[in-house]
Amino acid sequence: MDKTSVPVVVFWFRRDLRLHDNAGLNSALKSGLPVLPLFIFDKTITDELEKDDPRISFIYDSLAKINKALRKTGSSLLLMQGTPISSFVELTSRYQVKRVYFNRDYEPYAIQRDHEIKYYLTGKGIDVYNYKDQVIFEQNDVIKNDGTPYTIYTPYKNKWLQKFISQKPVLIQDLDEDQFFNHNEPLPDLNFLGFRRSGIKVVNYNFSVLPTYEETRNLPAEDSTTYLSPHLRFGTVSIRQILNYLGNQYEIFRNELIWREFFMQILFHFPWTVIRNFRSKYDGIKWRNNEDEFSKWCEGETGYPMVDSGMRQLNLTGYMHNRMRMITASFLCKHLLIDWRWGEAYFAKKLLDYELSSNIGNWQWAAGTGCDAAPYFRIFNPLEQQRKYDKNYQYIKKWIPEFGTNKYPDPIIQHSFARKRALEVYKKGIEK
DNA sequence: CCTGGAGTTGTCCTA
DNA sequence: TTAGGACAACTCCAG
Repeated sequence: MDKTSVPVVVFWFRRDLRLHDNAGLNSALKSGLPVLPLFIFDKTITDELEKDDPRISFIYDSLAKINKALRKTGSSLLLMQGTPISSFVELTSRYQVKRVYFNRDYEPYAIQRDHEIKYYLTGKGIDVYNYKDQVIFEQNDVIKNDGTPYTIYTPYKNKWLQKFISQKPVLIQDLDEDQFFNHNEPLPDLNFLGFRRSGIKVVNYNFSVLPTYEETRNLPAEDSTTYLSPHLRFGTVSIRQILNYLGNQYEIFRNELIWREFFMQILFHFPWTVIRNFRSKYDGIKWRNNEDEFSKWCEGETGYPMVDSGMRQLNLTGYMHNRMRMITASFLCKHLLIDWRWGEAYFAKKLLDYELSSNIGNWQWAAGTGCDAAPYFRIFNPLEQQRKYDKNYQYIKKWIPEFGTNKYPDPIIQHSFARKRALEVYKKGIEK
C-alpha cells in the first residue's frame, strides 16, 4: 500500500477510551498536524483471555462510540490487532507519522511495552510524547519529605489532599474537532476481530447514591455503590472531572479514589509485589492450597452464604460488592489457607473493574502480607459479617436461590476450627 | 537521631 | 446487654 502523503501525528488510545478531557489527545490536537486516532488489540493480552471476555466487549463498545463521534469530524478510528510493536511497524509503513502521543500507564507490562515502542519510534526519527492522565498524582508526585514513597495510606492521603487542595483548579479542555486526520477506516466488527460478545455487561456509573454512600456503602443488598470502577479502569470517565464534580463533598467516597492512587503508586515503586509478599516476614506461611476447596470457593459452594453469595455475584455479573470482596478474600486466605495469589488470579479473570494495582494491594491487605495490611489475627467471621451487613439475608437470597433448601451445601469447614488453625499457621510462618 | 503516636474495613472472651 | 482488652508487638512517619 502506498504511503499517504499527508504527515500525521498518532494518538494511541489504551486505557483512556474517551474523547473528552483526555490529556494526551488534547496535546496531540494542538500539535498543528492532523491526528490519527489509533487503538491496538494487543495479542499479548487478548490471547490470555476468553473470546467472549466481557471486558473486550466493553472496550469494543467504547471504541465504537469514539468512532461514531469521530465520523462527524470526517475522521475515524484506526483499529489494529497484533503486538504493539508489529502494529507500529505496519502503521509507520502506511502513514507519514511525525509524532506519537499517549497517556502514561504504570503497570510493569505497560512500562516495558511503552519503553520498547518509544525506542523503536525514536530510532525512526519519530518523536514520542506521553502524559499523566489516569490519575491526579503519579509516580513521585506525592512522596515523603525524605523523598521516598509512602507505604501507609493515611499519611499518603494527607499529603495527597494537601497537594490537591493547593493546586490550581483543573481546566477541562474542549475538543478541537477540526484537527483529526481526514480518512475513513471502517471499524471491523467484534467477530471479525476474533471475539464474541459477552452476556455480561458493564453498566453505567451512578452518582445518585452518593448522598447516602457513607451510611449504606457496606450493605451489599442496598446496591448503593457507584459502579464507577470499570469506567475508571478503561478511562471512559476522566478522574479530573469526577473530582471537580465532587468538590469538597462526599469525603468518604473521595477517599476510595485516593486509595486507587495509593495502590497505583505502590505498584509503581514496588513492582515486585505483583508476585511477592510486600512484607517478606510472611514468606514462611505454609499455604494449604487444596485445589478442591479452591474450586468450591470459586463456584460459591463453600456452604458459607456470606462467601458464596459474593462469589456468585462475581461469576454471574463480573461485579462484587466491596464488603463481599473483603469477606471472600479473608475466607480464602485465612479459613482455607490458600495463597492470596490464587484468589488474586481468579478476581483478575472475572472482575470487570480488574485493576492490577488495586487487586494486588487489596489481596495482600486481606492476606495480611501487604503494606498497611490488616493484622494477621484479624480474621473475618462470615456469620458475624452476615449479622452486621446482611441481617435480613436479602443479598444472600438474591444470589443463592437455593439458600435454605437441602440443595445448599453444608459448610466445608467449621469457623472456630479454621480460625484457630489460621492463627497457628500464620504464627508459625512468621517465626524467625 | 530520637521519640511518641498512630495505623480502612475484626472477633472473641470476660467481667 | 455491653464495654474493654487481647490478639502481638511492629513499622512508619512527622516533629
